[in-house]
Amino acid sequence: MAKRRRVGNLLALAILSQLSAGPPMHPYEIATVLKRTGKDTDMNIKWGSLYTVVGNLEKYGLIQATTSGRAGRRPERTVYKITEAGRAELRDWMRELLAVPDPEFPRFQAALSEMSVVPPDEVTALLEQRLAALDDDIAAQRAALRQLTQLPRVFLVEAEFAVAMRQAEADWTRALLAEMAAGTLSGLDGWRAYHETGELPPELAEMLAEGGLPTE
Amino acid sequence: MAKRRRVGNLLALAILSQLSAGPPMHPYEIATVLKRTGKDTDMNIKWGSLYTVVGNLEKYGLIQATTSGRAGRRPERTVYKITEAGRAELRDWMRELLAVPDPEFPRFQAALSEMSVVPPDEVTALLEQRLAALDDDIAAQRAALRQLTQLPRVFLVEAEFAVAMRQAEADWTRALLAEMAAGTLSGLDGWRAYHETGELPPELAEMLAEGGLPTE
DNA sequence: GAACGTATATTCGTCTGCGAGTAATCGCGA
DNA sequence: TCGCGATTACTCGCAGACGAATATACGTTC
Repeated sequence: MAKRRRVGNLLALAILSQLSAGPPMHPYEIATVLKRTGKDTDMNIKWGSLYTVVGNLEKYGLIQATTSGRAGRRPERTVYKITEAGRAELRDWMRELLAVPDPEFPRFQAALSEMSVVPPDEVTALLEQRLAALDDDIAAQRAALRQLTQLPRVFLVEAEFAVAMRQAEADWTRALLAEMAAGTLSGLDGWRAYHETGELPPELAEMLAEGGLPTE
Repeated sequence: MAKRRRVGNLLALAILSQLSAGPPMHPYEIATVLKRTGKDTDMNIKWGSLYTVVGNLEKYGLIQATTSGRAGRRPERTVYKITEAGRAELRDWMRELLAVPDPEFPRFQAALSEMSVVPPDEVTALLEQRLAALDDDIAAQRAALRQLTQLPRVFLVEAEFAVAMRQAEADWTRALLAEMAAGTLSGLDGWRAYHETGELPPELAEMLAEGGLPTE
């Protein structure tokens, strides 16, 4: 379903989008604009990939070098504009990204799935740290959003989304901690015993041997 | 803060964890166990990386080849066990993953931040598709979880987390759609006008020129 | 006008991720 | 017992990501 993109790096999406909405630019200028408009906080951009990605976009005909001039005494710069193929790719890519939920694998989820290698009381302490950091983070993001109330919210949805997801993560973590504290999380005793004795209680070992959550 | 890992691929975490809790194994066997216990649904494992990652783990002394024997008529297999350094790395890595919230950049967030290149009514349609897919997904995951109620929940937290995050995403999307339908999302008119006339309303253009959400 | 820090603009080399391919063995059916 | 598809187990080569380095111009201060 999700077709393989010729250029899959999301930096390419930002570049196409910028060149689609604005005038032709040279790579460094694009980078500057993306930084100024804060796009780099939404997509983990590695600027080291800039010229590789631009090169690939050109290779596949999604952008095109126009003039290669110099301004002032500066070294030569290649200015790119988007092509028709590029616009088509941008449209198609955006449709896919918006309409098709992608399986995400947050690193925290991986950590949770290996959680039992750490003793439960230590996990509690670590999760409390995480929770504090999350709360700080959320407060900071909320404060930043409040600074921007003069901007139309259409341009803030991605930031609002980020906060909402953080908040959901914090809420879930808090609930987990509560269950661990209250002892309502089944299997906790076996987990603790395993770390105290080095041995897994036999009925647990058996269950795990057959294992398997065949989700999705 | 988050130190660079010698072996950063999360597949390495799963391997270390498996070798830490169980007996020495050869790579393919590890892969089989990880699949059976469903770890591969928690961390986007690419099996093509298996031998590369195992090789790297060995290179840095986190695991160690023990016997290199053959069973039956099968070709030779190298069996690995975890080293002390490997255990230390596993512990340290787990602590970091649990305690430090990592900045995640879901692709959907990137899409939202470029949303305005697509006309608003189309975005609405696309988001409705996404929402339907999300709801199906959630229902399927919930059903899968219900099949596993005999398992201690300690081994299901990662799946519960995944559902919770999906649910949060769905809720947020639903709320956004409602705001777009009700017209309470500021900037929507300018967005629509832009796609109808090809021109950005001047007051919007101005705002964007100075741009910048300097979040985090 | 010398010196120094900063912004501009790009190149390079390494490393690793990963898909596709390979080859041997197993097991099942006819 | 002869295929033949599935499973087991692993190899390889390439593309591309990215960190670090480079180089030049510009502005500012003394």
